[in-house]
Amino acid sequence: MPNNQFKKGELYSFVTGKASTAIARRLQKKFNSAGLNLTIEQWSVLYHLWKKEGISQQELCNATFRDKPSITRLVDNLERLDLVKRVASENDRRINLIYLTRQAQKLQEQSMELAEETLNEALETVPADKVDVCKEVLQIVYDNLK
Amino acid sequence: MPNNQFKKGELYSFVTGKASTAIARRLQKKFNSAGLNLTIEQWSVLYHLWKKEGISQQELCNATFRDKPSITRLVDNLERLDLVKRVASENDRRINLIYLTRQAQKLQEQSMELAEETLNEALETVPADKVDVCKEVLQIVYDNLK
DNA sequence: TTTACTTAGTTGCACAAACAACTATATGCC
DNA sequence: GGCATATAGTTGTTTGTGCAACTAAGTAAA
Repeated sequence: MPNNQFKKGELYSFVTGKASTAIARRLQKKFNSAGLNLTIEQWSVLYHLWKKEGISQQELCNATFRDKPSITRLVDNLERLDLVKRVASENDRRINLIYLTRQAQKLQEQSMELAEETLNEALETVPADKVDVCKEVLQIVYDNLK
Repeated sequence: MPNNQFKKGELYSFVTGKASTAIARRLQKKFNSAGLNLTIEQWSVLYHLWKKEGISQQELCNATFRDKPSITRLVDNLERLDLVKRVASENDRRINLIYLTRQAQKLQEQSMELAEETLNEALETVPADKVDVCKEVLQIVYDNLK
């Protein structure tokens, strides 16, 4: 009976991701208060583009763990907000390379600060070594299921 | 600098809840394969009703960490699937008490087994004491932000 | 080079979430 | 009793997700 230490109440939280839901909601509120007209999902796409832009939608799918239609629509909305641009690849005309606009570049610093602030609030009073264990477990869970 | 052990890449996973997304997706696939015509969100409502039925929609909001419109529509859909029934409270006519149908009672055992199975797959190779730490940290995060 | 297959992206549909605005009922205070 | 306020639930709108079906473009093999 491997790892069957889940009494009923605990099972629920794991499946529904109450903790990450709470984090995302708190961060969304911070975005709204700061006047950033940006959803968490849109931010998560920009997040990867800030690390490396000019990647394809398929690469964004892999990076953000979303399917292709989800990325199509997130890029649609980001394009409407004038935060990214689709540029057809010259080598392979099936591919859209996604680039940041200047406006999106300006959002990076502020939004990342709010994200770090949110995590600090979330992890207040949690000792660093326990945070490390938690990160490690969540990574394994992801690797086991992806 | 409290808990600022978040390098960029790790920040992302925490905010987006990649692990819990992976768990929910895996469980949804198991539901589908088993012919259970049920979303994870619907299951999460039934989950609380299996523990105690005849509670109000507001109590379901608190239990499932959702807002009132979300619960209204989940109950709408569960009612359409003939899994729950709204019964007006006699004491307070604003309140709907939610009861399970016989059909919903029959779903409990099978779906809970699939949920436990999913968690066992997720936590395969993770030592029990690390799982405990992880659960503890996620609970604190939730309490810090809710 | 024509046919089959694969890959990148889009569209349609059903379901869900968050917010604001709304209705109906209950409660508390004068 | 009558008015203000609070609570329970619903509805409308925008955004996002997952699946299936689709188009366009590239690849490989006969």
